[in-house]
Amino acid sequence: MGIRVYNTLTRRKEDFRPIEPGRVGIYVCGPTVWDYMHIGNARPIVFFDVVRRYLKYRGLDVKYVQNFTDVDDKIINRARGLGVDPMAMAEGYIKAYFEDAGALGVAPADVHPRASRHIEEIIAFIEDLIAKGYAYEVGGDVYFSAARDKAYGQLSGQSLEDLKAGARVEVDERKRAPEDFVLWKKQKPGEPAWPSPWGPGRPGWHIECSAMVRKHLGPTADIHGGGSDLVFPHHENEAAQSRAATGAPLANYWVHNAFLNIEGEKMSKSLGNFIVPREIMRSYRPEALRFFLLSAHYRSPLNFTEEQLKAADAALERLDNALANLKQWLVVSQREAMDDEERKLLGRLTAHRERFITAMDDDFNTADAISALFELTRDVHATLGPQASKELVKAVIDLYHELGDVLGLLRRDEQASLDDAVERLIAQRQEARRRRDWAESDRLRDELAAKGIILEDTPQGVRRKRK
RNA sequence: GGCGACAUAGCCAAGUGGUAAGGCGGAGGUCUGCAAAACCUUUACCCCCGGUUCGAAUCCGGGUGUCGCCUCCA
Repeated sequence: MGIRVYNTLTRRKEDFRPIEPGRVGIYVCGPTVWDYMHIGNARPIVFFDVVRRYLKYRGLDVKYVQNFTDVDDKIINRARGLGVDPMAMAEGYIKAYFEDAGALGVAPADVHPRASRHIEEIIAFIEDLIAKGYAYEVGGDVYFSAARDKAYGQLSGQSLEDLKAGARVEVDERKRAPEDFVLWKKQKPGEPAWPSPWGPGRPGWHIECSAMVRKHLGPTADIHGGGSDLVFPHHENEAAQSRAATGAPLANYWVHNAFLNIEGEKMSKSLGNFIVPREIMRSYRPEALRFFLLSAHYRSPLNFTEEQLKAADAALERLDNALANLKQWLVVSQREAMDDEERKLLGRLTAHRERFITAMDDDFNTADAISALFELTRDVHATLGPQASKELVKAVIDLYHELGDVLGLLRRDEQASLDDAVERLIAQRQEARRRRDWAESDRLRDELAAKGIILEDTPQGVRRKRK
């Protein structure tokens, strides 16, 4: 059994076979940098980060590309409203993106191409399309003839006729057909622009991805991902362009995540119900948000509520506690080598790992994979204690880290060293406890709690953790 | 109107033919100076109606309901 991936194109789970054995090229549509990322944006960012981690974990050599759309109507309009330079504003939000993504445990992609830095490739791509008869220029704009592409509509499962029937598109007189879409936009006054064979202008939205995939991954990416709202028109159009230009499919596997809603409603600026991770992370650990985002399968809609975020935080804490317990046992244990009973658990560790892998192999079922971590946790607590052998405890800790790393959870940031004042309070409390002065002991514990330090008394000594 | 999802406990969520994983929350218990952590026990007529099958949460048909996309959108 290998990895299986649901392919939007075929609407089926398929065996995952990279073009080149052992190597995978992934392209994910990244943010249009016109504002801070909201938690809806965070879902694909976190999910595809896990896809990447998992494929690496399974021994594949992954090249992960995620673009920034930094030339776009929304950016230009916003910047104009604020009276700032659009490119500078985009730059600022790219910086903010890395802060937010980093906090969520998302590693930078191998390449983060930007539209503004691929103008040359984009122009070449458009020229190619014109030369092949798929695109036409009208007064400084260039359009793609959708009808020229026989497979147009394949990805979104809609025929050109269907699309026309439901069309709510404003008719643009310059287009030859309503379903045509723009590849190059003629400059309007005050807009950023680059010289081109058709005069100054800027790339349309869809073309950048086609050009970047070709440049960074070759004609065909193994996986092309993004939110399900991108299926049409964005990915449909990308696919059409690339087919036309290269004769090859843009991607073999199209992977789309479902939406994240807030309190049962779609998030949108007009409803005013969008939430930004940096706001959430003021009151919750970033890891709790990450856990929440992975707690449902990526193709299921996910409803964000504070209650669920709390539940995610509590669930994650259980895993954290398990790890903390293990680390403490490792310190206090007097025994190195495993006994026979422990060897049985060691065998079960393999089963737990396999359960995790089976879940992830099946179309990246993170929810099921997480449950494997909880089953591991229960097994460990039921079997081991402070008297466990160091050898086994180490093996268990390693497994937590191994599987946690795949999900980007259970990060091993060791406890920040506490300052002297805190250490003194802890020592004072220990002294009070020795005197059986419970009032003073509890007072000191409350005082520390107020500073965000939680103490737990265990038979092996006091343990501290940060709230 | 066209295309497509989804409906499993108080909440969330796996499970695609052999009579229901996991988490949060709740209840009871063990341990502990108290607390915490941990452990044990407990908490499901799988939206409705038909059909296929020895057997259906799972497949098929029909309802009902919720949602997404149909050229800004992760």
